[in-house]
Amino acid sequence: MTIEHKKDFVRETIKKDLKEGKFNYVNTRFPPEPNGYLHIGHAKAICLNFEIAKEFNGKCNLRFDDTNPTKEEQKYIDAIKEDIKWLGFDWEDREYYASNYFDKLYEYAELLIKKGKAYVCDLSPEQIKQYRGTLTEPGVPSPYRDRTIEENLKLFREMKQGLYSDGSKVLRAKIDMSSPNLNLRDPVMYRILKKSHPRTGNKWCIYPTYDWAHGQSDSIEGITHSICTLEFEDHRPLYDWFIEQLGIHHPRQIEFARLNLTYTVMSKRILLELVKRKIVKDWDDPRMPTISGMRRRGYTPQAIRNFASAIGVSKADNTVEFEYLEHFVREDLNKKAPRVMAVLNPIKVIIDNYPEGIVEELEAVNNPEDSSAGKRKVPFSKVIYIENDDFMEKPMPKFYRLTVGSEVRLRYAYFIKCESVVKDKNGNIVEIHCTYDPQTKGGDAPDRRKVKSTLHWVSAKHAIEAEVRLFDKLFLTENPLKTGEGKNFLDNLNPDSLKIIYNCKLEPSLANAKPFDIFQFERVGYFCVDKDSTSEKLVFNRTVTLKDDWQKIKSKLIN
RNA sequence: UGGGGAAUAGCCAAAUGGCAAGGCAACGGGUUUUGGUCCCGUGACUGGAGGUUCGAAUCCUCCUUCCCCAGCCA
Repeated sequence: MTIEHKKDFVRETIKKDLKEGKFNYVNTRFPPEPNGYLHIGHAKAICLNFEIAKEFNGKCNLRFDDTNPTKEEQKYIDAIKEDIKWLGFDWEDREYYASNYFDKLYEYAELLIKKGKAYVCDLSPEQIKQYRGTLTEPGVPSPYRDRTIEENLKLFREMKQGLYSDGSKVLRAKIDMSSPNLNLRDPVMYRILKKSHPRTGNKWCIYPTYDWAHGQSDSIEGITHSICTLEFEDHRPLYDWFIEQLGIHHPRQIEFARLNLTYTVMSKRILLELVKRKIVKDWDDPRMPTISGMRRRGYTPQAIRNFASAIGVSKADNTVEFEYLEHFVREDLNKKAPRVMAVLNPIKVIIDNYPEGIVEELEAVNNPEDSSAGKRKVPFSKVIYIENDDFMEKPMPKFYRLTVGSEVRLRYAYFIKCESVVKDKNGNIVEIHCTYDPQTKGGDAPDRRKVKSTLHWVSAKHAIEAEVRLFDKLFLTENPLKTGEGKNFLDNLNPDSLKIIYNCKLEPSLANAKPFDIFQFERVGYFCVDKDSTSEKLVFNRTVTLKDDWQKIKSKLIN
């Protein structure tokens, strides 16, 4: 069997390693820090790591990088696991934690001390910063740099025992204070943090830094390819140094460019801030670029995976258009979502020549893209609702929906012709009066006359009501982080990112819709049932609109 | 003005010295009981300047621009 590999520099590198015998198996890993929810950028990394493992007949581990108990929480661990599973990936029994390796890491640290390659430093954080030098000036060695091995060992053990206060001492690697690579200027390996850890409780009061823990964790797990983002490229010499000093398994690190999306922020820090400031309801607010937000919004795992695959992977900084993601959402939903009729902004239509008290059950196709989806009946009667936008008293050019004197088709029902409108005392249209042609039942005219458009509708008597939440971009600008002097991303928020409409009229077949069910509201968009929805009060989220040429034509006419 | 990366169409991205893939967007047209879907068509001399070569996006030289690094964050 030949495996067809996608061509990108990561896969090419792995293929080469296998061919040259650098490794004879592939083991990747996805290493999230449980300090927030996963977002679409993580999805890119998840897809990359799990799919590569699969393609090369290898494994992908899940490992939580839980080295900083001041920021990490169990609830994030739970959410991360749920999101990865939902995306469709399986780490089987390989659920690991950097904290699993705390003993081993401690042992390694003592080993480095004994080799004279690490020392306990009493400098304050501010002093360490000063001694480090700058981008253009070399650093200055710490006065504690030449402590004896015995003293270092004693001090480090005392740190572990809790004899010193937070911040008073650290363990540092002894590398090169004048290295042009700042990461090699005696980086901190351990800090004192008298803080309980979600997994190790109060066992430790010293915690390894990411730079110290990460590479060794990969090594311990026998990872062959440590795929990470570009900003770690200049940490690689440090990771190599640790591994070489320790003489342990040496994974190959491959760096790729992280995903940026227009109109969205991908920083967990800022996402947390949006949650804390209650700008969004929570991490799973459908406007959030989080995986859980997208799930709640109605995006499918397949759409996200197709997107991740389509954007590819490279080392060039990139900002993908948000519309590209939406394209894959529509593409997947077009195949899967049952069609229904729902009127978001209803206006009443009375069919004057239709008999009072009669109800017809008309046949409607559930999904023209999927014949196995079958058909259903939709009730029709004298009074119906249509979309407010589908009527114009003074039609603009190219408007070929309903207007006084025009004839349109009601989907699956009849041709109707508008005769007149009734207005209230403020001049607002409250009723549209039409006549129908009984010959056109089902939507075709026996005389083959054509009609310029087809409208969706809901029988007034049979309509069920729902709340519908219309989401729009959270930010107004393509790069929300790019702001003028004295401003920040909050100034770029879209005040209209959520519009709620309450009296939408839905066809009765929707009465039993359950949370996360997805539908296409014909001619409007894709919608899914929100988790707030109950049988008494249905709540829908707009996942994404349908592509809308009429909007384009309209905006061109206006400009 | 230290170190590490990156430059191919509006966006993403192929190409591995041999006539510059593909997707999205945009634009034009066809089909259509969703102004949806679907189908057809339209766009590049590869950041710049030199050089090597029969031949360069690919190799060499110089230049320009952008991104990352001075946490006891990851």
